Amino acid sequence: MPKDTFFNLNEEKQKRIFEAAVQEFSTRRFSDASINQIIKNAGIPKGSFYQYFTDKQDIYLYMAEKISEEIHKILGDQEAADPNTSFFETIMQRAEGTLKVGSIRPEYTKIGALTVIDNSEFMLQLLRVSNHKYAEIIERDKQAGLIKPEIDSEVVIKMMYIFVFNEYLYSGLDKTRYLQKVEAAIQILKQGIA
Amino acid sequence: MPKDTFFNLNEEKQKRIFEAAVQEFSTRRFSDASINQIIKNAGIPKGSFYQYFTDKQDIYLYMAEKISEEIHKILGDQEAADPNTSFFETIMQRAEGTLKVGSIRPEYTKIGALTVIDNSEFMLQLLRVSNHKYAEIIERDKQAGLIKPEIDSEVVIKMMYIFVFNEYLYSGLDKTRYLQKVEAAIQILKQGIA
DNA sequence: TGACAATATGACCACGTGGTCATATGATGT
DNA sequence: ACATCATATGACCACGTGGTCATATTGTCA
Repeated sequence: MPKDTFFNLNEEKQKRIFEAAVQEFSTRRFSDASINQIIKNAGIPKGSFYQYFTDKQDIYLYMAEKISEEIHKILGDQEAADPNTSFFETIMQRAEGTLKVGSIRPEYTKIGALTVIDNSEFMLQLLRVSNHKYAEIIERDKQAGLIKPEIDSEVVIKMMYIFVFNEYLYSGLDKTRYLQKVEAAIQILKQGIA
Repeated sequence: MPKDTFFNLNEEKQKRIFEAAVQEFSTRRFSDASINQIIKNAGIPKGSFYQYFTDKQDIYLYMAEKISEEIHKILGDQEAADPNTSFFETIMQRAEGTLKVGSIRPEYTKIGALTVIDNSEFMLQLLRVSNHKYAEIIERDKQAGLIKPEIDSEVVIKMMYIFVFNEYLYSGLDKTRYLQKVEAAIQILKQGIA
C-alpha cells in the first residue's frame, strides 16, 4: 500500500505516476523493471518516490489493483460471473477479454503476459492465486460431467494458462491470429489430437 | 566460438571455466547471468575472460555445445534416432531423458528450463531451432494417421514444450511426480479432457 | 643471453541499480 | 510574524554490471 503522502497528491500527479509505472512494467518484467525509469517517466525526484512508496513491489501492487478495477469496468457485463460458465467458455471469454482490453489499453495485457513469464517468487505467488480460481471451475465441470473426472486439473491449467498469455506476446497485434490459436488450443484440449 | 587462447589452455583450466559457466547459467537465466560471477567461480581474472571469449553469448554457446555432446553420450542408444518414433513417444523419451540427465548432472536440465523461461531475442532464436524438429515429427505423424491432419502443430508444440520444462522446474527433485505430470499432459493431448 | 611475441592480470571506466538522508520549501495554525 | 510540521528534493552511497587497457609475466626461438 502506498503511503498517505501519495494519496494526498492531486489526481493529476497520481495519474502521472501510475502511467509511468504502467509504461515501465509493460516493457520489462517485474524483476527487470527499474524505479529510476519510473521516476524519469513520471518526472518526479528519487526522494519523492520513496516518500510515496516503500519499494518496487509496493507500486506494482498498487498499479495492479488499479488496473484490475479498470478492466472490470471495461469488460463490465461481459464477464458477469455466471456460475455456470464452463472452463472452456471461461478461457475463451478470457482471451476475448484480453483482446478487448488490449485494443483499449495494450499495455495492460502486456503486463499480464510479462507476469506469467517472470518467475520471481513474488510473481509466482500472484499466479497461484489466480490459478486457484481456474481449478475450482474445472472441478465444477467435472461434477457436471463436462470434463473427465480423472483429469489432473493442475496440468490443464498450466498448459492453457501459460499458452494463452505466451501466445499473446507472440501474436502481437494480429487479433485474428490470436483468437485462432487460442481456439485451436481449446479444441486440442477438448478432443485431443490423436 | 572461443578464441584460440582458450583452446591453448590446459584441460584442467578449460574444465574449470566450463564448470563455472554451468554453475552460473544453471542458477540464473541468460540475461541475468553475470560474467563477474563466472570468473569468480572459475578463479580467473576479468582480463583473462575477455582473452578467451568475446562476450557472454560466446561462452554460453560454447557451454551449450559441450553439454549437448555430453548429453548425447549419456543418453546413447536410448535416443537412437528411430525415424518412426511418434511425437508422443518422443516427448515421453525426452522427459525420461531429462530425468536421466538430471540425475547425473542436474545443472544441465536446469539450464534447459531456464532457457525456455528466458525470453530474450537470443534465447528465442535458439528455441526456434529446436521447435522446428518437433514440427517435422508432428507432420510425419499426420501422414501416418497418428495425429488429426487439421491440428495446428505450432500450438501443440508450444503447449507441450513449455509445459515439459516448466514442470521440471516445479517438480524439482520429485521424479515420480514429474513423470506423472508429463504423462498426464500427454494423455490430455491425445484424448482431450472433454 | 637477449629479443620478441603471446598471454595474464587487475585496476579502472562509465553506467545502472535500489535505497538513504540532510536540507530546502511550503502550508497551517497561533 | 512566528513556529511547527508535512512534504519535496537531489546529492550521495554501496554495489553490481559489461567491457577496456596499460603493464607485468611467461614462453619461444636465435
